[in-house]
Amino acid sequence: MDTPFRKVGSDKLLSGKIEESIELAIRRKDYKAGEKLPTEGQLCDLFGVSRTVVREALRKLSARGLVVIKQGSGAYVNELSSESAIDSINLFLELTDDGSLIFDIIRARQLFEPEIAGLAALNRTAAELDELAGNLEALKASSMEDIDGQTIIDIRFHSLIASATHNNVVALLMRPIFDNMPKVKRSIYAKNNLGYLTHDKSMVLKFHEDIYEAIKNADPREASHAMLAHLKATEKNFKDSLE
Amino acid sequence: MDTPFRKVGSDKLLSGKIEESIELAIRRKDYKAGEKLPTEGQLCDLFGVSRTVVREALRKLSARGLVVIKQGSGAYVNELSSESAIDSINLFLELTDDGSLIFDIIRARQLFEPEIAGLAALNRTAAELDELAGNLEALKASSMEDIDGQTIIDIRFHSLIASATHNNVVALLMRPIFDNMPKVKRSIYAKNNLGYLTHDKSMVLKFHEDIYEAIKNADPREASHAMLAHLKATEKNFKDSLE
DNA sequence: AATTCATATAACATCATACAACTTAGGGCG
DNA sequence: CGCCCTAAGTTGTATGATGTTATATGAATT
Repeated sequence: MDTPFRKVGSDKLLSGKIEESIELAIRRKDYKAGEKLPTEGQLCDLFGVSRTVVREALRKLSARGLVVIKQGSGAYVNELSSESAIDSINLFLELTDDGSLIFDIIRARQLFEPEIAGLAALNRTAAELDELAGNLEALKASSMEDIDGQTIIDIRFHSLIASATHNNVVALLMRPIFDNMPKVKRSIYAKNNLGYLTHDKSMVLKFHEDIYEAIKNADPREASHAMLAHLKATEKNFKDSLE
Repeated sequence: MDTPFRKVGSDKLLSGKIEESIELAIRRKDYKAGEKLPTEGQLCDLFGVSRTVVREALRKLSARGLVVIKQGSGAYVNELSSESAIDSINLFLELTDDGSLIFDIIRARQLFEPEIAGLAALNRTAAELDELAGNLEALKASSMEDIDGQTIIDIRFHSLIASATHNNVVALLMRPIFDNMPKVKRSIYAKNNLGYLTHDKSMVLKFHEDIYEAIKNADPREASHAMLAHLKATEKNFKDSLE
């Protein structure tokens, strides 16, 4: 017989226990990024369980992005990319969207991005400034009809600024917001004609240039102001498109 | 040589394909939260694969928080909580922390929370105001030595304000920041004596009261200002603790 | 009649084995 | 030396058997 009282929260499933155990080893950096974990067979011996259990534990870890499993080779600690974490957030936002997501995104950007632009104006390096300049050129060169292409460039512009804060937390948390920009843009343009779009591209370009100039001049106040103006215009576009 | 172009997203592994297929069904809301998925056996027949494959697919989905598997009962679509998504973010932040995490958190709060407090001042309901008042009382009543308890109350205070923006995106994205507040606080208090703590509690209380008053008065400017003052003080505490 | 209890059935959990598909390393060959 | 090819190792899939847990059914009790 086993213990009469099972500690709460202690995963009773073997695969869960082993998942925890391996996760802990990774968190402790016993196995560092890129390193190979023991083979399935070795893990079976170590934990004294069947291959089924070990495989399911590894599968769970891979689903969470902690490890990658390569057939014929082995299981490796993942060079941690933020993708799986971001994906989780995006999935949650999508599944719990009660219709307010797009507007929440728009308002969240108004809250966060002006401050971000201000900090970026203070912290940006020369190299980051160059990247922003290149991004402006790319937007200029894009064709009017290529909305998706412009959106990608747009996202890149704002992501660059978030990165230029040199604050990993800020850059990471903005990702789900940026990832949803295509959805916002599609919503705005769904009911509008092409003539409107050409106007929009030049408008976006103008705002981006203003923001760029302020960041170039290391002027946080103006960067923040220009960013807010940009996002207010976006909100207006969105509201207009609702009618 | 493998094929030069593999259809993107087409997982070559069976368990991956089936995972995708079930995930898609959930995203399409073919199966809604709480509903029971087909049994392992049924899924085997539907997809024409072995139980091994089906089980591993379900394991991955459960690791990502999309389904919960109950022994003897079945697999159910998870009432989606944000927990697993937040956990992913927190794990990523922990594993990629190069030592700057705590400071990034402190600065990120300074960027975001003043604006959040301002919006909360505009959007808060009377009920939310009551909850904030109750939180202040709880902080007053807490014992000086119970740092962990105070931290929990502190987190609750700031979370309530984020929720009072009535912006789901904002509330969600702030969660990882709040979850890391204990780490920040421990770092600050690690080298300080008890006398300092008593002073700190009264200081935090004062700031919280200022913020509360501004939100109560529906004064976004003042709420934002009071919040920034609070967070600047936190930063000062942190910097002092480094010496 | 309602409740409790025991039992049967269904569903998931684990184990063991076998074979297929893939990777990698090492040896043979030109 | 470099290429190819084989062989061993590792993961992927399939299958069958058995253990554990949940649920429904119906009998027994009050």
